[in-house]
Amino acid sequence: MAKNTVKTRKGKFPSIDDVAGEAGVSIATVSRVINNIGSVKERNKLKVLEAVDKLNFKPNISASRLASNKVNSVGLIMPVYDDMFGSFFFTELMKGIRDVVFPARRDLILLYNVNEPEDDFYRRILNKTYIGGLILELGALEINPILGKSDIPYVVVNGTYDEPRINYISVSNRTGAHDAVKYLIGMGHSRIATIHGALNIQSGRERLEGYTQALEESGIPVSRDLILDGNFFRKTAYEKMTALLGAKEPPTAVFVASDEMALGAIKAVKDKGLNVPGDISLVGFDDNPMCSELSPKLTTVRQPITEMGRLAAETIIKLIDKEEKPGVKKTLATELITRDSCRRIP
Amino acid sequence: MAKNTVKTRKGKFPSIDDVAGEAGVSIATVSRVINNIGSVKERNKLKVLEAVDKLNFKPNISASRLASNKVNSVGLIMPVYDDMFGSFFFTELMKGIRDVVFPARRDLILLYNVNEPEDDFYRRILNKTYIGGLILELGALEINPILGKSDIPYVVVNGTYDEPRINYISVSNRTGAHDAVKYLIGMGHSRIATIHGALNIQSGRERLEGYTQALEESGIPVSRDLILDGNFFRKTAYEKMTALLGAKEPPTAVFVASDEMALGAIKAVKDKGLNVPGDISLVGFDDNPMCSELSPKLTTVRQPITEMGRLAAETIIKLIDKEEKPGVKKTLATELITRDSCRRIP
DNA sequence: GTTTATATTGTAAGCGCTTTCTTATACAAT
DNA sequence: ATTGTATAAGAAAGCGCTTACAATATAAAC
Repeated sequence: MAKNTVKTRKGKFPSIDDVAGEAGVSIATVSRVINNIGSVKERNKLKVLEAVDKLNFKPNISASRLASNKVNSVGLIMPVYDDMFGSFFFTELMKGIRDVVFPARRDLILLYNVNEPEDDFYRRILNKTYIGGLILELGALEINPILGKSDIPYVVVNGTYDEPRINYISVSNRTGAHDAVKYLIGMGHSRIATIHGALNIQSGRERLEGYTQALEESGIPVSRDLILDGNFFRKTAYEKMTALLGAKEPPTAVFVASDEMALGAIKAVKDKGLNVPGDISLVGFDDNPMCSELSPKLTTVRQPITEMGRLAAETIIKLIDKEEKPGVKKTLATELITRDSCRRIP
Repeated sequence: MAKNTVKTRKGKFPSIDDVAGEAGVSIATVSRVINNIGSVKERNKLKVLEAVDKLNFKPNISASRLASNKVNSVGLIMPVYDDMFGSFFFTELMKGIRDVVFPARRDLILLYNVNEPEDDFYRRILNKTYIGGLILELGALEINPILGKSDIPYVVVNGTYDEPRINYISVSNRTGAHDAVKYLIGMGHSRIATIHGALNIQSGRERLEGYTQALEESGIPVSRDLILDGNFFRKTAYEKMTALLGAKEPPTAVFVASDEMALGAIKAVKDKGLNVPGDISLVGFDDNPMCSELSPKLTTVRQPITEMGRLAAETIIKLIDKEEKPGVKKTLATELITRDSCRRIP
């Protein structure tokens, strides 16, 4: 144990030994104070805290992890998005995550899979002894089975799963789409088309379901001709919309499954010399900030991405700390934001 | 040392001992093979590699760090941006960083300062024994002096510094702005205004300098009335532009120091019943993807954000590995992207 | 004042790895 | 053969922390 002096080993940070020496207690006591576990007399606790302060001691996390075999860092796995929505979604999600993770003094480790076979990637991640739990955004990917073989908890964002032990935080895509279409119906529309998202992505499927469900509920026949096969890309939406407008009996309204696609759709309308909402009403999905910059301002379904990030972070931390049992399943409500891209039909 | 068997301690990952047992060598040899240092006979190297493979061994990084006192993770510090440009800049930068960091098998640790006094934040970061180097994006902040007291290398992104040991990767804001204004001059404009960015941010100052410099070079007097005090916010740009258009002698062109602000400026023009580029020509800065969605499409100065991220990552890794000496200073070229928001004056 | 239960400390054994120091082996030069 | 010089491998000492476990001090109960 170090002598009772401020001097520490040359060129190094002070260690728990130095603090123990300074405070005149054992390193075990110091550890107890730092981690706030076990019982330590008030007097000693103060002495330790003073010593910590005086030496500006910070525990060596590698040592702590090695000794305790516990970790609390949060890993974040996301697909490599390169489009505009991706960057919007990513930053919004990050806002929520960071506002929980950093105040809780956890580390956030970004884990992108850049060109590595998926299995290898997951094996490598899971063997990182310093990751306590994972937040996953999968996009079109499935949950890799390797995840299940590990003890490391994970929570999936933006997807729902039936398996009882899987944790997820999602958004009511179906209800959101349903509300959007119901709104159009309420405005007097009955010939309502949809440009749906990629159907290999859950949100894409669910938004399409919401669309059909809303029509069926209102007794409006679902027409194949009005269901356009989109993939969340603006370009595709532009093409589909152009085709749709050239059809013999174009719709009076379109529910577009993402704002990114709505951008393409609006452009298609304008390029045809037509007008939104005069000739055609449009509802998007996401509430990308650019929507309120468009003219007309886009009516859209807001999804609480930041809130989803926040909840995902809170959940994974509780799971890491074993304060919550696996099987956390939450679906957040969307909200229809009505702006200027829809008109009432007499 | 473990017996020569596949069995490992219950519920744990295999350790270097297990590999040594399996391969019939000492743990020192295993360590040498894993880290590819020292000399090991080919035969033994193979045996170790086989054992590693068979047991699916992954080294415990905490233990490795504790023992070696070396780290290779990259920390990324960014201010908390909440606006649209922030999210664009952040994701673009991240693309570059991730494409270097992950293939190099480093970890990327996100370090946001959420409500912590700056000094405390940096002290905490620097004491994290598992961070080898930092990439910093400072926005309006200065380099915290605490950084200099540590041995941990760092590279600043999006800012330039004279001090010889500071590493940075930046962008030629001055030249970019200069080119933009020269372009306007070349189109026949001489009454050219600017809405500049926040002057407590380096890029804001430099772009303003580029503007004045270009005018001076062309013998056009710099008029106080044509320099409008912006702050990178769209709203401010809208107000300044509105005021400018109401002036007795409005300019024929405006260099707006960011696309985000250009959005506000365009709106101001439209709201006045005027037209871009008919009544007023506009050049932005950044090449935010939304610029090509606007009508008219915005002429702007593209800055290579992704490239900056890539270089920053490459630099910090070399600095961590001591393959490069401190004092790396790079400034990347911008590029004028001419689109439809400027008209030629006869 | 004992005895017993409880709160408080300290001791010491690791956690899984790196690395120095020794020792053993191999090969070339004499 | 003998010596010298690399090379190759192992033993063992930590790295800085956590955490049984043992030891001691204190408080409560009789």
